[in-house]
Amino acid sequence: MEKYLEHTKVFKALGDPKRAMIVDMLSCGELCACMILEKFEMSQSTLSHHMKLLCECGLVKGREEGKWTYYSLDTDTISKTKQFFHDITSDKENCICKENIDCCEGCDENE
Amino acid sequence: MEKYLEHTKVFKALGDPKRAMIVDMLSCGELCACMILEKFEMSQSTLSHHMKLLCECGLVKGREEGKWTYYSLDTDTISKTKQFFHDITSDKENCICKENIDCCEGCDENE
DNA sequence: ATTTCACATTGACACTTTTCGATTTGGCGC
DNA sequence: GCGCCAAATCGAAAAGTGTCAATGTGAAAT
Repeated sequence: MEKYLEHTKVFKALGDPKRAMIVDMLSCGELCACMILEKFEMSQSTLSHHMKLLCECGLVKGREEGKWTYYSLDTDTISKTKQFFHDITSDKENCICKENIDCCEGCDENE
Repeated sequence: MEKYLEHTKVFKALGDPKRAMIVDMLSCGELCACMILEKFEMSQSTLSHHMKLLCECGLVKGREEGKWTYYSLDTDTISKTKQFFHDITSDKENCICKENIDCCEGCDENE
């Protein structure tokens, strides 16, 4: 359950179109906040909030340099998320569905 | 922007740990709602709501058979989502970051 | 036809999220 | 120091989400 919580934070962060666009922008390399802000109709405080969310889930790293903050993607989190997405969408031996499921009576009758 | 909206719906759906677990369960094959319900501490109406969300984003398909509803993953949506995730997290030619960005004065000064 | 069962829908509630303007913080140049 | 700029944080309003009990619906069993 803990692993689900950790990874679903990333999905939650990507669940907003603007944040997905920000990630897309960062995929080509590091950008400072002001460059990202240029691209969106969004207040500075709102962008800052989105960047915080993206950082908190591990998808994005912030690097402070003087009065600027540069953001870039965290490739480690990305590959781990890819792996998790693959895991939960493909058949496997140790799936939670194979744990201790006792089917309800209705389904038993049907089998 | 439209493509972001479409795909981020899937991420939004996966942004809830319980829904991610449901997807995980379905990855091994079709299940009826009652079997999924067995696995969670959740009311029947809440599960129904989650299943609706998963269906609406295209990740899950519902198949009605008599009084039962069987759910399964939609592999097409899954592969498209994988592709989208890959797209927005890797460098590419036609990236939005290469469109019409005029950097703010602050950044220009810094270059 | 009546009951039962699986599931969906509704209405309500608490909680979270998105967004903004205003303020604060910290670095840089004068 | 002083003001300016980039960015974070705060406070608040509006919208969205997760959850449940209660109710509705449609199929199957009696």
